[in-house]
Amino acid sequence: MNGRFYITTPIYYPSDKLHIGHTYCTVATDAMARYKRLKGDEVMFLTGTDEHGQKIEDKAREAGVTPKQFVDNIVEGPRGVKDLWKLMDISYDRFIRTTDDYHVTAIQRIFKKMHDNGDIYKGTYKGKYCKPCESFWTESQLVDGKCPDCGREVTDAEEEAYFFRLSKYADKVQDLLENTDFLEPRSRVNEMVNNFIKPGLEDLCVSRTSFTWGIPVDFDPGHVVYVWVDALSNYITALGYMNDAHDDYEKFWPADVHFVGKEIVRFHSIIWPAMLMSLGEPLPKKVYGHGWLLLDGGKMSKSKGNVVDPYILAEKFGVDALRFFLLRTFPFGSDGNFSNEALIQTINVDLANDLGNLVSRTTAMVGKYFGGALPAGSGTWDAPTEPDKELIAMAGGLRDKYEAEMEAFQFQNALEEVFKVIQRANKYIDENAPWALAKDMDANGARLAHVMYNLLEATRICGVLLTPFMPGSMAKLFDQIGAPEAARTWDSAAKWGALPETVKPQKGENLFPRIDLDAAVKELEAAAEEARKAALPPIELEPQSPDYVDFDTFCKSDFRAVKVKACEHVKKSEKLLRFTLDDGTGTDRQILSGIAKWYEPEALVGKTLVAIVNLPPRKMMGLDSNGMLISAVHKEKGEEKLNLLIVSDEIPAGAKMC
RNA sequence: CGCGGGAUAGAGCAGUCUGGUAGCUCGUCGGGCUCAUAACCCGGAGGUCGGGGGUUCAAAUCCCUCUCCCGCCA
Repeated sequence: MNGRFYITTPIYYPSDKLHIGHTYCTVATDAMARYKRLKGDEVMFLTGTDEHGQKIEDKAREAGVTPKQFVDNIVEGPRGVKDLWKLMDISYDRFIRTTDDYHVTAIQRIFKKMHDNGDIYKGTYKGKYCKPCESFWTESQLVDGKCPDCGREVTDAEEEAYFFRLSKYADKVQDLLENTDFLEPRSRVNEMVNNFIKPGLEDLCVSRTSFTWGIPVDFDPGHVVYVWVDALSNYITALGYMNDAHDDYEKFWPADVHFVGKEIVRFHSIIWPAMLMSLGEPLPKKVYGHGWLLLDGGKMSKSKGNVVDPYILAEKFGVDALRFFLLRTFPFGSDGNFSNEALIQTINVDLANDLGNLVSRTTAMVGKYFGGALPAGSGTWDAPTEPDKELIAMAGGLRDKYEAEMEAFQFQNALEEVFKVIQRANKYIDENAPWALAKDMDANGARLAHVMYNLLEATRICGVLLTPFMPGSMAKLFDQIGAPEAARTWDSAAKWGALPETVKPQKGENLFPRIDLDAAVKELEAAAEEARKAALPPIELEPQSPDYVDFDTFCKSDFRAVKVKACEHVKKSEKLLRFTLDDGTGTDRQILSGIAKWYEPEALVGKTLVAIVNLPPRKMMGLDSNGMLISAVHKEKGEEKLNLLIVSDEIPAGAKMC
């Protein structure tokens, strides 16, 4: 019966402190890992950080430290990643950092192996290059002809790079997605196949020469391994694949499930299987793409200033309460709306009123009526009443229902089942009115003892099943109801009567104190506002390019004064304005510009602007754009600001800038 | 016809794959209880399941269509 279970979170990108979304995924993984351990499986729970790449190199430079120092601080430093997981009671078995020596070595070997078997080849990359992002893109990656990362213009460029023959595996991957339950929830399959496989999978660029903060390709200096091979392989290098730091690959691979956010489903369901096929290694059994926590119906983002800090919540309301809320409230596969009100309400209703209060009233009564220990014989009753039967049946059947939901990663349903029993137990108290029985202990003492026993027993079973979600609190709960170790096990959760008849509960501190909703929400909002203000830099500027541009290249850019003849919103686009411009040639020039957020089109008519006119035409939203209007951009208090270069109207249309 | 997700009681959601009395939490109204964390238990009100059309004995659920919202889309 006992097996092995290997589960992973994504490795997070430590360019910033982690937020509630990362916490959500990690807590879910932790609950799953603890559940499997409870069942007796040998579990490997892996998490970690993905520490290479351009962005971290940039951030480190800004901060004036080395990239390694930068990530060390975020990962190991105060209130960093590891601190957060410690606070959240995350029971990971292994933590991988992609800067770990063994990982670096293994990646070089993996890269070499794929190169040697012909799946990685060196190509001349004739692609589109985004200078600000220093990134290459394929034609099909472009978004309306622009850089998919930053949305700016790209130019034709060539660079030597290594490619992975992803195309070779397209059919096998499509088959994997469509004809197996590899990727769940099922709805994500259509997304992947329609968006990425059917249009044709292109070979994947897997090395870069434009930055250095990465794992060097050891047989070709100058190249560093790009994120795909580096990051995805963590799931096997952490087990010791192609390295000597660990020796668990045979034992735990293939993984039972990778939990991932929906934004990276693509990498895990297409690229990762293809890589493993290339390496000739078994595929993970399942990839589960969970939803996002939304705030006010929208995505959390730094620029909106609405990132929820798990530290504040956990410290304020308790780690277990936060863990519980995240998994109880949101269906794991779909997006969920996070709110402080929902958090507090869930804590109050489920944990304080229903569960905490149940423990409190039960233990109090045993103390009051029996002096702290139930008498022998409390476990059985000759003529069970309907409520007796119902409670016992529900609690007795709970583990199976719970197990079915947990195996499908439906945490919210599993918890729902547990709380049905808790509610039934509260009702059971009313039905039996112990306070009435207690008035005549001679006549009703035995019955009262049995009622108490049933309550403690139902509570115990719920406690066992809640342990993966709230390990700390359930340990306290067991202490309070007097459950010995043997009555805290998975087996005991399916066995009514595991609690000794002469159990001695101890009424203790409130497991889950009620929270004053209005006051707490106000405090949280005040704290969030303060944090937001403190975090915003007054003015942010794009760093200046360290590289020289040669004079000829510069001269090729043809900047001209242009006069706005007409300007209007592009239908269905929030950002685009369509300009009809006089460029001095006598023929109108059309340029599309994503500046609708900053300008009313009417206000620009008649203005004299600057445009580069010899960029190749690009289609955006089905319309041609012939050039790009020049703007000055910066960030103020985290908000992007943009100002078109509006020049003197004395300048004639078509005048060249030089 | 850009891709995807969504629209169910005042609020937040489940149910939709596998048609068959529309359910949960909060709020609200009324009742019960007094062991307990002003908690617990029972009951009521409140929904033409976004609009329209179709299939069917039967549609929140399947099909078509329209509208609106959200994410990605310079």
